[in-house]
Amino acid sequence: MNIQEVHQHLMNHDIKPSVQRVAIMQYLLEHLTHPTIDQIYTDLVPVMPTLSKTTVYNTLKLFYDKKAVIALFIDEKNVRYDGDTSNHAHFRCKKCGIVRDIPIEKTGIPSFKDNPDLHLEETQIYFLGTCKQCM
Amino acid sequence: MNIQEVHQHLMNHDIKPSVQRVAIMQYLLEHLTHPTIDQIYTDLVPVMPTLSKTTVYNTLKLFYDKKAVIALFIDEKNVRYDGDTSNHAHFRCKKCGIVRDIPIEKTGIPSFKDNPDLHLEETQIYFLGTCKQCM
DNA sequence: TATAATTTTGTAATCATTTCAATTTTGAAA
DNA sequence: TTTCAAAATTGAAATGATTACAAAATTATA
Repeated sequence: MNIQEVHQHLMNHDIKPSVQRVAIMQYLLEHLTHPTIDQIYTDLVPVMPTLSKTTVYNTLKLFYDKKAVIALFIDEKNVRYDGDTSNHAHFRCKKCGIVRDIPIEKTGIPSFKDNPDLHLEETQIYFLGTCKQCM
Repeated sequence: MNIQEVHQHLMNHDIKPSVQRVAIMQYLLEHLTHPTIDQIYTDLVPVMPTLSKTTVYNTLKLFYDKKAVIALFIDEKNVRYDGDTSNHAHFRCKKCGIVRDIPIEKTGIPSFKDNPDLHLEETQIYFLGTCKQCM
C-alpha cells in the first residue's frame, strides 16, 4: 500500500495523518506478524532515525482508540498489534511464542445477544497451544 | 470449601500441597473475582504475614502450568486468575475495568477441528466494551 | 537423626509502559 | 510571508508488574 493510500486509510479512521503515523500504519499493514511496540520501533528507527519510542506508544494507542488496529493481549509480556481489523482469531504457541491468524467461520463466533446491559465493542478469541514445529 | 477439600483439589491437579498453596487456592476458589497477583497478596498477607509476593507469583505459575487455574490476559496491565476452570468467557468494561463471567453455550465456542498442525490447549474468549453502570 | 530435595522468602534486577515538560511541527489567521 | 496557537513529537525520568537469584526455612527420605 503506497503512502497516499495509507494517508487516506488514516483519514477514513478519523486520524490526522503525520509522517510518523503514516509510517507506522504502513508498517502495520505490510507486516501482519502481530508485532510488539518494540518490534515496530526497532524496524522503523533505521529508516526514520528521529522516531521516538514514545511516539510509537502514543500512535498505537490512538490507532486502537480509533479502531484502526486490533490490540492483542494474547501475550502476557507485551501487547501486540494487528493492522488487519477483519474478524479473525489468533493462535499463540506457548513454546516458541509465534502468533498466527485463525480464520473464524461466522457461525463460530460466540454471540452476545443475551446481554442487553453490556455494550459490546470488540471480541477477542485466543487459542493457546503448541505449533507443529514445537511438537 | 474447607482445607481438606482444597488439599485434595491440589492433589487432583498433581500439585504438592503446602500451607501457602492451600491458602492461595482456597482464596481463588472463594473469590471468583478474577484477582490480580497483587490483590491476592494484599488480601492474604493480613492472615499470613510471612507470605512473600514472589511465592504468590511462583504458586500461580505452578497452578497455571498444572491447569488448576485459568490465566486471563484480558487486561494489558496485569494478569488475572480464575479458580473456575470450567468453560466460560469473560467481559471487561473498558471504563471501570471490571471483569465479569459470561456463560458460553457449547455451540457458541469456535472449533479448532480444521487445524491438525496445531495442538490446542486452551481457548480464551474476551468481550470488551462498556458495562451498564458506565454507560 | 542426618541429609537431600523442595519450597519459601526478600532483595535486586529487568523490562514494558507511562508521565511529563520541552521542543518541534503544523495550520490558521493576519 | 509572518505570527501565533494548537497539536504532535521527543527524550528523560518515573512507575509498576514480573523475574532472577541466592539464602533461609521446610519437608521428605534414608
